[in-house]
Amino acid sequence: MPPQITPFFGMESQTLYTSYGNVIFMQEITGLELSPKKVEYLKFLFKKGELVRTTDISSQLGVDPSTSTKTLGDLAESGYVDHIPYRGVRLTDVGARYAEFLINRHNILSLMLTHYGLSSEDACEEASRFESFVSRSAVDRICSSMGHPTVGVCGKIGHVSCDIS
Amino acid sequence: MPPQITPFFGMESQTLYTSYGNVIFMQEITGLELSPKKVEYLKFLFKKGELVRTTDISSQLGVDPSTSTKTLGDLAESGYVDHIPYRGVRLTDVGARYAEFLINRHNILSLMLTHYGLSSEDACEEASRFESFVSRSAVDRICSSMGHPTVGVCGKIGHVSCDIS
DNA sequence: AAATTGTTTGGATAGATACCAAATATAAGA
DNA sequence: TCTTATATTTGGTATCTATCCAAACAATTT
Repeated sequence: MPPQITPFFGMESQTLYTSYGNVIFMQEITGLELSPKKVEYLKFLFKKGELVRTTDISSQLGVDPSTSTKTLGDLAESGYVDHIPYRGVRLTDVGARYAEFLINRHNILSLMLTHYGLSSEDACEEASRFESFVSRSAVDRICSSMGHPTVGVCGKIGHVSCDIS
Repeated sequence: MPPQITPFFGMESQTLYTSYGNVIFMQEITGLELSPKKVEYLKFLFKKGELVRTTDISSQLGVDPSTSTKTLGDLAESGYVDHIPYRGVRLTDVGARYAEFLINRHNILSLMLTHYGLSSEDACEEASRFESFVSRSAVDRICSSMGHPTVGVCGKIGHVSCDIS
């Protein structure tokens, strides 16, 4: 088994540090590191806060508990969550920070869509479908171009994760 | 082997008719019927026009020829292209119409992004990443909200495929 | 302690995408 | 035409994501 990769954030919130054994890598987060479903997991976990049970997640995301166990295992391996078997999962610091970005991204993109006549519901649904493929830099630019709105149609928008302020 | 599904367009271009044996289904096209890579294939084929060789496609899309042969097989099975073995592929009528929608979608989305300060190149790249997950109805609304622009940053925008005119 | 409920593991499947090596077809050169 | 070169396809395999089911296992409740 290779040394565990453990991502963590640096002072600048758009940078992610990763340790591999005793070597440290610094990398920009692109916003494209997680698959659509994993993005859903992280957003859900953040909204719940605290220790979340497998069944909570599986029922909320409409999948079998065994599916969520597996996915949570992946997220744990990547350092986004801590998994206490038979107890539940909790976001790590990195996971929570990353989830904040994910939620902001969702909120910014859905807000953007309402500017083109989509209803809040449609905008939200639409954004959920494609958001995982929108880069952080694009989101930053959209956000800044909209004047860093603090309220979206799907919730509040924070700006800790923004490049440009 | 089940009877071949053959999609074709009706008079209203946002509707797709599908025959299965002697039964005919009418279905709205959602814009979500093709995977990202298949969208690339169709857009490329449309831009080339005429019979396109497997190697053209594979070199352009940066994949092994065997990969493009397989993907083209899928597209042929779904009725978007005609494949003449060892000769090349050509879009069917349905494929060409669908590809027009795909190209419009790309152009509308990338144009939209430039309104938020993204460069043409970035907008194009960004749109390419997420466009497959944006529904036709959303594109229609964005298009109409932008006043049905005829020129985008990635090429001309037609409106045959638009719901609202 | 036994039964119920919640969780995990193992196995299997499916779709998307990809490559390689081998077989086959077409085209070009001699 | 025969041979060689090039293009294409086939078959096999792989990875990643996502899923489910059944069985094993842990925790909780009665």
